[in-house]
Amino acid sequence: MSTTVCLPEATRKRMVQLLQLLKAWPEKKITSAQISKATGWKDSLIRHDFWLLGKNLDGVSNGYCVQTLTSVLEEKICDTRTKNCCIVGLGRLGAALLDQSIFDGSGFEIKVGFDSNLYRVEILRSSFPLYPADDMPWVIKQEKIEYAILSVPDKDAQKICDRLVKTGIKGIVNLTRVLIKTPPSVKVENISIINALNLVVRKESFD
Amino acid sequence: MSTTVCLPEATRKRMVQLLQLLKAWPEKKITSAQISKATGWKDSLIRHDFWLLGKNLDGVSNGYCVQTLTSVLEEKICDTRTKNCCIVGLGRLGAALLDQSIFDGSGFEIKVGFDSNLYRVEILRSSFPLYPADDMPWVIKQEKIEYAILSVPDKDAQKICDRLVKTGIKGIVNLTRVLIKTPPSVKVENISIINALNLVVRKESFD
DNA sequence: CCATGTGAACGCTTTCACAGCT
DNA sequence: AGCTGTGAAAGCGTTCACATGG
Repeated sequence: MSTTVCLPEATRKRMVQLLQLLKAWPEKKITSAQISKATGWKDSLIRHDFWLLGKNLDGVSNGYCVQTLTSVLEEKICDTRTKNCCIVGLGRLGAALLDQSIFDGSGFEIKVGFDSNLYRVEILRSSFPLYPADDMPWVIKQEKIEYAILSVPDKDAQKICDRLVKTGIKGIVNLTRVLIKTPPSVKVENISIINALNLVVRKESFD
Repeated sequence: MSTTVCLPEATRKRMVQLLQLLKAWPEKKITSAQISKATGWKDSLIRHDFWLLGKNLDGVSNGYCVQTLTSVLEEKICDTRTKNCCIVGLGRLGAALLDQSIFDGSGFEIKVGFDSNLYRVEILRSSFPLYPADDMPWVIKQEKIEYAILSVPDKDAQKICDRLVKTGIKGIVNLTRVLIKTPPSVKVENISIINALNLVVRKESFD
């Protein structure tokens, strides 16, 4: 092993999840077999992932040291700085996210919320300032916001997304039902509940 | 082509998304190039996916008929019956989902909510009945609930998940941060916002 | 000419098998 | 023996190239 320029996407996704598992792991050491049991991933896959990390984890015959593993993962896959976020669209779902405790310990901090509906902006109680959507450009710059959570009505998703992209945001978590398009420089994760429901439906299961 | 027993998972995921796109498509016909533009998937991939569907879509040189395509997809990938769901965990996030309009037109219907906190069960306003978590077994049976949306606190996720599995539920959409384990017969989709945020973070982007 | 249908080629992911260390 | 580290092999998913039909 030596100079992996960049981790494969599949591995990255697993390592992000694994970090959550490690944070809650009660013991000092963990083996690939234990991780396998907890996640469902094959133990060989986990070892292979670790190998791709490049770093020597010196886990031989003892399992891995949770401490070491955590810090290697953080270094390799996360940006450990606190990352500023905003919530765009304060309908029922968006408003429910106006609660820093959801994000505690995650490395993400919600700084502000936006909504095009001025009434909502004024009426909603929140521990962060709320602004009209038109203020996005300057607020996002001033507050150094890097990521956005998009929870506007489906029909506005692409339009608002385009405006977000213009502000120079780095990534968007899309909670709407529609697929949004961004330039390659802005990464998107779509997490629509409806979509997820459709994916757990198993065609086989007819009565 | 002939007897594909079952669609590859990757194709299935795309087809579920595509169905959303088709529902909002303004014209009678659609080409693979148009789908590509709207979704970002390669046009050849889309044609290949359709080929895997087995059915003859006779789109040659004209693009596909949205109508036909939709019904083939529905037949192949969805269960078109209305599917009953419940929300388990009525904290800020779960409570925000107590709103059928979020699910309108999706084929899913929220029937009931559950929470272990009796106070919440009594105090929350909702268009569906709310029950204490202990009532899950009989309510889920009686209401013929097939799928659950899990939005309990992270620390209770696995415990409540196990209880859900026991009721005979078919699939779970997991909104908590932790990975939950189920027997292979119960499908899970994890859609954690924190996880999604971590995935849009691009390590490259250091100042 | 246009857009699809098709299968081969390519590349990424996972699994396997086993050497090596404790 | 137990568990990791490593590379080869197998398995999937995506892209390509092009024949085919309107």
